[in-house]
Amino acid sequence: MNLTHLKTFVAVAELRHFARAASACNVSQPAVSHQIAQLEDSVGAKLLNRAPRRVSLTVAGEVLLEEARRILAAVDRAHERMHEVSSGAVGRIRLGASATPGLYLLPSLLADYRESHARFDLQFQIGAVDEIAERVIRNDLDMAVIAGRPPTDELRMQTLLHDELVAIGAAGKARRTRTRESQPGLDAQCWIMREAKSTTRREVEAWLNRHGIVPARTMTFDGPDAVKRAVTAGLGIAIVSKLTVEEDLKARRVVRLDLGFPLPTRTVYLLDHPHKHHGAACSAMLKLFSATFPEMR
Amino acid sequence: MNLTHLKTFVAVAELRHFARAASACNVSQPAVSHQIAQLEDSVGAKLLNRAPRRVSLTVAGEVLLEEARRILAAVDRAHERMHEVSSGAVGRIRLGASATPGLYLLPSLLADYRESHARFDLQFQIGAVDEIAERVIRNDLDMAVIAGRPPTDELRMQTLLHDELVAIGAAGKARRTRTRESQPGLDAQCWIMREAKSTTRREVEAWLNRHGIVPARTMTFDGPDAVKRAVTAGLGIAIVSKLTVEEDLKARRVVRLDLGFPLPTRTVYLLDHPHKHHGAACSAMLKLFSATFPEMR
DNA sequence: TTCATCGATAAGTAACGTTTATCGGCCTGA
DNA sequence: TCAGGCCGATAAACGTTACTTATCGATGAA
Repeated sequence: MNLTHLKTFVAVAELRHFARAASACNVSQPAVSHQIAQLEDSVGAKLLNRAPRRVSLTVAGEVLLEEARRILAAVDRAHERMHEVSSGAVGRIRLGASATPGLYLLPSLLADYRESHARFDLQFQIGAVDEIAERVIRNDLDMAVIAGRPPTDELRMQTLLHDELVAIGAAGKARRTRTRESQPGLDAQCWIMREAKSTTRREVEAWLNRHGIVPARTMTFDGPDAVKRAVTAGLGIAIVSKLTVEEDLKARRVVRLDLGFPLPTRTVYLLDHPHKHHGAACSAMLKLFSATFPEMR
Repeated sequence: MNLTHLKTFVAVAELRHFARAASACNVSQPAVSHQIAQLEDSVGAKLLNRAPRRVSLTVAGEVLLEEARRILAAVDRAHERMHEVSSGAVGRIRLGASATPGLYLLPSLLADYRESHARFDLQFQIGAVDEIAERVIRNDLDMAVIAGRPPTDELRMQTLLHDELVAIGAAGKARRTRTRESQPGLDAQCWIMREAKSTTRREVEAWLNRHGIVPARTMTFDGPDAVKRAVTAGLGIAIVSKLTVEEDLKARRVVRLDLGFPLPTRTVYLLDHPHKHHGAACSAMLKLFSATFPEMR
């Protein structure tokens, strides 16, 4: 039993006429006879009574007609949905991000996207870099934005922008602003750090290590917002992404510190799967990224 | 797009592996590649991401997987139902009858049938002979039982039994029983007749005509029951099928009259369509008829 | 680097569906 | 009553389709 059999059968059942069904299906009459004969063989029952000048349905034929209509309707529906998908009328994008770009870079961009592509289903998720990259590899996510190099080379990386790290302290201790901290002073600070899996934390630790700074005290907070709050509250100093504190520096909620050594910069990458065929929703997102970030070219 | 495409695609999507899908479908791996390529062409979208060592679904693929499962489930369901029908696990019979056999011959037989074939849908309908025969021709009915020859030769006729007509009168006028009525006496009777389209009525009219009896008064009643009630109430005499009055004669509700001329007999036929393929339910009914009526052989 | 895995590709072959031509049955109308 | 037309079945030839085996190229693992 295949779809041609069913289409032919439905035509014959509705027209009650082999030859007319044949022209309706754009085939010759013997082809219809053959199709019906095959179908009857495959279901093991006569479907049609061939009385002279009168074709009628057997019980089996009526049952099969009902089912055939159901099947063909399901096929039509499938074609319709595929057309919607391939024409870009509907779509879905599952975007991931690490905390810094997810909280400070993407929200406004996603708002633009949602506005101009309301018909697409937009899913967004923030997570640790490793987890996000793994999900892109497994195709649980379509693409992801992360700060710093991902832990894998399986994915395509496109540069979105370059991000600086900056040192910040509480606004109340403004006297230190623009003042070089001596290294013992840096050791003595309480360093506010991101959670263990954070890229920022790894970069900060590498920097501290590189300059022989051994913090006397550290405190760990989950996410850039929590780090900022801790700094604002005077709990210590921190090295954070400039992206996360531009507003706060302007508003003088925190002040920038000059630690005496240059702080690293890092790259914000867009990750996606090199072998993946992007649908309309993903292509639109790529286009938006490329329009927003000249670096991406 | 055909069912093979969909089955192959579902196998690949579930196993996420072309070669394993191939062996699951009992075909070679290139056949699977080919099927998927064709399917992607026919829906106009890539369905699978072929990353090295990792096959995953595109958005279009996920949509189609959903639809393909729906379609294949509908096909399975169709096969199941067809199997039920052709194995005789389910069935349907639409039986028609004219008034006399429908009211006096079939009810007990249908009770037997329903008891031994509860799984079959039994539909029964009483109507005028012309209408019933037409419905059998159009395959609105599977078969029918009628008294007397049908108005068409398009249908197969099988003899069930021979039925006598008998003349009856009200029980109170018992003196007439077994007494030859003179012909003027017959003319003078009020004749209770069946409705115009009744076979019985036509036979009675032919008989009256043949013997030169011209009823002075006639009354028409719809159906054999109404005729009997009219006779019982003393409204007149009637010629009716013996089938309809056997009980009433025994119970002395009516008496049999001897009108001096032999009354005709007629045959009760089973009608069905000569080109029709009977399902299990109809075959069972034919078997029951043939067991019940030795005439049918 | 070498080997194994995996999907794509090529070429040959087998199977299938469709076509034209024709048959046989049946109904219709002169 | 017979000729003509309608209708579905059948036969043979043809073209297409879908499968097979063999092989390639790319990729990852040992």
